[in-house]
Amino acid sequence: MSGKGELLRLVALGHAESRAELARHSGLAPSSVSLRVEELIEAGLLQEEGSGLSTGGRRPRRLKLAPNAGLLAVADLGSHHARLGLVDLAGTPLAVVEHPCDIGAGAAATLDWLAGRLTELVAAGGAGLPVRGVGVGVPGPVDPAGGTVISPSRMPGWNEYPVAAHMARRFDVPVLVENDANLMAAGEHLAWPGCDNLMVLKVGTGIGCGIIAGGRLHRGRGAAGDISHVRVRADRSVMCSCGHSDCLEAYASGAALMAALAGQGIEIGHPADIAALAADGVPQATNLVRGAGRLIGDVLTALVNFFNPDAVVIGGSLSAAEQLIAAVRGAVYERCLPLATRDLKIDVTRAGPNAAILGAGSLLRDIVLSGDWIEEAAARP
Amino acid sequence: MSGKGELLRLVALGHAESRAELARHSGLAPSSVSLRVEELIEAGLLQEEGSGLSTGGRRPRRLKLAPNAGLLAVADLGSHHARLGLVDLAGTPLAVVEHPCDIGAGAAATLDWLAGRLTELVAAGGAGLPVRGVGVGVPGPVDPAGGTVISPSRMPGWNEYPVAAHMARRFDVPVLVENDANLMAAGEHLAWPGCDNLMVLKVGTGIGCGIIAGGRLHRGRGAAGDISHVRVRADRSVMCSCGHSDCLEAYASGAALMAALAGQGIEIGHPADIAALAADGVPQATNLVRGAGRLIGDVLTALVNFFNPDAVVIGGSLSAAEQLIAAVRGAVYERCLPLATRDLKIDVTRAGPNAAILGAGSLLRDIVLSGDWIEEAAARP
DNA sequence: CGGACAAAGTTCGATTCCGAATGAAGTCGG
DNA sequence: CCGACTTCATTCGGAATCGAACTTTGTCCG
Repeated sequence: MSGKGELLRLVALGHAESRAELARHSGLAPSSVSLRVEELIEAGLLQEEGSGLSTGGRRPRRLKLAPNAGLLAVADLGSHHARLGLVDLAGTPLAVVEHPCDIGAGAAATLDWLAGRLTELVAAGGAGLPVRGVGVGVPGPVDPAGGTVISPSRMPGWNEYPVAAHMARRFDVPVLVENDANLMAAGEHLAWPGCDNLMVLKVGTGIGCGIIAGGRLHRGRGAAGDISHVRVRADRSVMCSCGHSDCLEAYASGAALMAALAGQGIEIGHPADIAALAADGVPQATNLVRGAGRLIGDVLTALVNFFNPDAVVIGGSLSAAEQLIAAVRGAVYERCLPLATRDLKIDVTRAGPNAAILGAGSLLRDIVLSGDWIEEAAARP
Repeated sequence: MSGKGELLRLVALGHAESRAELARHSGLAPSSVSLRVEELIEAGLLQEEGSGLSTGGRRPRRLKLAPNAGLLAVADLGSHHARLGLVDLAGTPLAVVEHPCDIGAGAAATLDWLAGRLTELVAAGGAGLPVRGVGVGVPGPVDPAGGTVISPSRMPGWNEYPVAAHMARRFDVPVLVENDANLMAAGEHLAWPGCDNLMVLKVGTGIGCGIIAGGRLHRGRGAAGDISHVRVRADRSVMCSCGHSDCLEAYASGAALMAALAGQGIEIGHPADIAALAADGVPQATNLVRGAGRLIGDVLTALVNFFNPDAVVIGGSLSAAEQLIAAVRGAVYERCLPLATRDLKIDVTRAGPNAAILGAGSLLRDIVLSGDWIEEAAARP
């Protein structure tokens, strides 16, 4: 009856590779596992692949997800770029492409465009496999219940737009809509085994933060992880677009650093260039980057004491600047409680630029594999 | 076979009062529920109590936990007081007493003393019922795995002491050891239905914070919720016992306010007296309390943006000072993002002084009702 | 090389669990 | 006051699940 999705999930997550492991991790009897695995193989969702290594007895017959079980189509929308990916149910990216994309064109237009690109991608790299789910990351707060964007400062014309419903109309599969930093956090979570409490910072044009608490994404009321409008100690006073003064974002975001560099006669086109300049040892850049790291670190001290994570992970285009990481480390280690920094890891992204794609795949898989199409598929010949 | 604990839990939590409701909430078939409820009644753990109100059909036969199912003995240790409670498996406190208690006497001596008082309490108010679990709250960080206290600044001689093991030796039942603010958070969580993301502040001699994230207690690596050593913006510089300057605790804790009052010639014995003075309109007290609230609120702004809770709950002896609550509200509502403060509640404790007792009962119940003594008890005549 | 041992997977009888049908108890409207 | 309708709880046959014993396939060691 039920429970087949759970077995698929265990295999997909890499938690089990044999019937015996499935039995151990799922709590089901070995006999039941055998039966259900048989059905899943019949249905073409699982597949046997040789045998594993013996641990003193008979070798396990390794199981893996059948490649034709289906795919997930996911996208990470940025302010000016969109990164699209095709992911299999195991979470492995099959194809990733990047397009320029103007999110300011409005929700409906952008989503229609996105649906078109995703369809192309599936046609090109999907090998005719069925799409089981669609995921969209957006650079703004998301109402987790309705799949709508709420009060997005970077996304004019998107407020309250039913993103999930729009995409569901185009694809007729489960749709995940999530904040981009949250997707990134979910992606990093995969890369930090054993770390079930994470803070994942995205330092690019803006500053975002995704939170993993107790192994699960923490959404709060939908806006959790906003650290860009925390007040910082500054010697001068700068207004932020949010209406308050001295927000972190106004000093330490890529946008702020670009403006500061421009004030010193250095014009660049993208926040990533700042990291490049800093790597080249351009004094103005290293100085700014170090200052930004210091400010971010100061803000983090309070949050680290409060949240007590296993690791603080820093991604986004500015994470390539070593001086920034070093400055964050310095501030946190100096000012936090020893109990909070003991064993605390502060490091740059492990999942890399695909973090959000991987995270979307991971979250979407949990949705898709708990759906009831599995039972139906297993019932058919 | 299994699942009886789950049924008991649903009844104990008040989520189900009839067999039909149990079936709905547990996902089991009505027939299975009937059988198992029968066994639980046989075993004396459940009990029928008249019938409930009809909703258009046959009246449900109301179920409740049998009074003789057992009790939980819990204690909340403070620096100078210990509050002990007897709680039934439904979470209702049957008896609460307070003793003076010097935690500085050392772990073993204090715990032996505590075990004695708990035994007395059970003998006096326990009606001969079996104790199913013991819970202890301590004013310091707790390693959730081992049930040991770690690096407790207020508890000399307790470092690494195996509190859980000590109490288990005395009572031979499951033992819960937890930080006092965490217990308080668990207690408040019961009083804030629908709020699964809570920050619960305890403002007394010190400042602590318990966190409910996604409906569960967030422990982090064991030290989560420490907000007392966040740096605040101050016009002067004060050293804190932690070795840094300008910690929140050094300005806004009951201890700091008492010291400040003493400096103005007002000697009091307990932080609760500050709230009393403030209620009386003593200018020095109201001024200090308002300043403390402002500082706490400033610290909270960052945390509220980050964590995005449903509610911020303020307890502890200083929560009786209305000026403090008002100042916290003012700071948070003024400086936080609208998205974070929209629908955010900032209020004083609903669970009152027994919050920690109730919380300990709640957490302990989950442990006790997942134990296997239930199956054994149901197997016996 | 052969036998003791270990682990993976399967078979099969016994048990548990589900679910539709049934009975029980009660509300509502005419 | 009676019949249609709701909801709660139980009965009972059939299906799913378990678990112990067993087979298969391997390692390890004398």
